[in-house]
Amino acid sequence: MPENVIVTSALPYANGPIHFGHVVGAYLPADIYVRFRRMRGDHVHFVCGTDEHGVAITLKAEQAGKDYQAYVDHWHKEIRRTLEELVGIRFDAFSGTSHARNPHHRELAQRFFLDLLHNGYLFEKTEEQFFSPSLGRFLPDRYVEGTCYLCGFDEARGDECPRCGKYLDARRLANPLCTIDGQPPVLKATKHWYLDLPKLKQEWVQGWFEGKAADWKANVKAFVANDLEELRERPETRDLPWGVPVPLPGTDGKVLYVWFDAPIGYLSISKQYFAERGEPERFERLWKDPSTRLIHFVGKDNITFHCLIFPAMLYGTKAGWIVPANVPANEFFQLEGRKFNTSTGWFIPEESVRGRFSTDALRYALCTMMPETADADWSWKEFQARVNADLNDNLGNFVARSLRFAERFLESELPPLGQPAPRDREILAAAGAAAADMAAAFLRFEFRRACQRLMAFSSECNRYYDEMQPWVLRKQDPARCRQVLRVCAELVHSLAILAAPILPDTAQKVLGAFLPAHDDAGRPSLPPGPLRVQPLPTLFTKVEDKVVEEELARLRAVAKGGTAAAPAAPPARKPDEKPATAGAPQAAAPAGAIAYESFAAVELRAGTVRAARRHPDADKLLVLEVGLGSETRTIVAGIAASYTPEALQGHRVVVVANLAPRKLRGIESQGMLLAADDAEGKPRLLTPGPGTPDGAKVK
RNA sequence: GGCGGGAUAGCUCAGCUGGUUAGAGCGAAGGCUUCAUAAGCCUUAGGUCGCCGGUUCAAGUCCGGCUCCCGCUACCA
Repeated sequence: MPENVIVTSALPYANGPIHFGHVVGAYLPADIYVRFRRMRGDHVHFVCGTDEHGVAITLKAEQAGKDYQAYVDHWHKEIRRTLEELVGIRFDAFSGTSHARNPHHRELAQRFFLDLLHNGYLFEKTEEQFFSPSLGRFLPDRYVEGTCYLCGFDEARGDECPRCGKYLDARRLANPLCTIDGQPPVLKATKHWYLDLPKLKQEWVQGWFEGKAADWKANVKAFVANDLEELRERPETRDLPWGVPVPLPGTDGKVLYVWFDAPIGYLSISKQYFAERGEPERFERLWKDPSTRLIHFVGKDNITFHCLIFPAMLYGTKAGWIVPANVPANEFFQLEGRKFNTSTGWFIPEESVRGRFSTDALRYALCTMMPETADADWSWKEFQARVNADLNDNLGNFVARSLRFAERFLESELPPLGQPAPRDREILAAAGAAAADMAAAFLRFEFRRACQRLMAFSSECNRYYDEMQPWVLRKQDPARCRQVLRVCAELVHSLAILAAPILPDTAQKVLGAFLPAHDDAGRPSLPPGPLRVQPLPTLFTKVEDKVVEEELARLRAVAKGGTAAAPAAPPARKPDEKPATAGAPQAAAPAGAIAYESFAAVELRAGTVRAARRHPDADKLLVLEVGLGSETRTIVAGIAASYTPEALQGHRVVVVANLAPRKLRGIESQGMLLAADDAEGKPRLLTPGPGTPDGAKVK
């Protein structure tokens, strides 16, 4: 019986490009799943769009000198284009959360807020919060430092004391300073609304999760069970100029927290979709029907949110919204063993792919590398192997040899299936078995397994062909030869159908080889009558060694800190990176130039590391004795990830010599070293040229 | 340091609730074949299942300890 299924992919944050890591985590599996479900006859509604609120976007937009809407419009377009063109993702509804793009979003998010409020799951609390007069913003606790009122540690952060490990009340810190500009903040009252997650957990979330999660992926369950332990109340509003206004009187300047409104985007985008189609009633009918299966495809970092908080919100409205049936989250995806990083160039630029490889080749390779149960990564060698050996040699070649043979030797005419021989029946049954196995794999979100099964079946087809030896039959038993090729046509058709969710374009092409034409992609077999076939242009081409070499060379250059071609794109916010809370730090940073005096105030000097040791109480820190000619400074530097103490002996460095001393994890640092991050995000020290004596001023 | 995840054939990985000779694909080697995109098919490859100990008639598969790797996070900006 057909099911109603709503499939969502995590809403990409509209402040940067998306890369293969995102694609393989949330978009490709969703798209494959959707296509598979459709072929099965289910009614699928595939929803996505851009997440367009939050502090990070306001900051980026300000830096770019654009207004917020223009900024998110740009990325909205860009992201959609990438997903659709590069990897062939076909959403039903793709919109966004900004009011201009989606007029339904604001109202629906506000309705959620009010429902939760009326049902007692949101409560307001007015608290004094640190406010920076110089920045004109409220400061999140973690951006305030002061003396711990519990242990006296003088560098306690507002949220937690690093020395005694206790959670702190920022307002009780002695001598608070803003860590952004070093100015003392003032306390100012502000009112916010908190989601009562402990209450929701006790009342419903825990029971729901524990009872219903039997068939969820193991990696997801482990993650959620852990997070369930520490569900706390969360403020769901912010003081910001960009977002969904809090729908209550006297709340000017307050908006809903981006994490609150973003997932509601799934609903509002769907609502917009149906409204624009002139069927507005279908929206609630679908989202409130208990038999609808809601499935969220997300990355590992979104698990807690989609498995606990958002379901809690849906439940808490008591409005009858369905809650997710499954959240088949993927783990992280890396590139040749390292994290994708758009700002350092450690990613795959579109030029490396566009026009070079088909979307199907990319889809297939990504699918076989999908981080379903553990972190995985993109490897160019692996990509080449998958495309060449699987798609080209195995699947593509079976299709080609079958169709070409029919054309060359059988005038493209094939008889009705008639009475298949035992071996024919066997291989035709194998197609059914493959279909069943692949369906089971898809339904369990085992996409890699589905790929493997597809190729296994393709191998079976090749084996059948070799056993039958049509090139021999052609001369000895022409009738049997035609029959065998008729079976092969059947197999080619089966391959196309089976591959369709993963390789939609290829499937389409292959189906075009059969006459009379039939476009029912879900059809399990060809019409039984006589058949005309026509050969196809080459389905796949091999990935040359040269291409792999080029790409690897490019990455090697990036790794060395070279200036390999990398579009100057702002880094995408990682999905788990919480949009900074009200009044984010970088807000202060003016976008433009500084006066020369500002630079001149910094005293930079050449120096040499005389001694180095590990910081006793921090993993990333080294404690250095740096000679500056006339004096030796103790400098604590966060470079342990890149350098061992031994390697630093005698290393030349550039030191900020007039930086106010500061205690770092208990040791006073009398200066700072200059360094630049490499492709892995690890710091690399700057070195003065030869002949510059210690103490020489850098200008 | 805290939290989480890994460690199985050269490579990428499967191995659920413990049970005959530990599997697949790729790569490699040898052979067969010529319809096909120098594609296909067959055979082979003998890996202390990270290390140590324990539970058990029986352990990659459960328990404890250890080592290494990865991600998030803290100290670093």
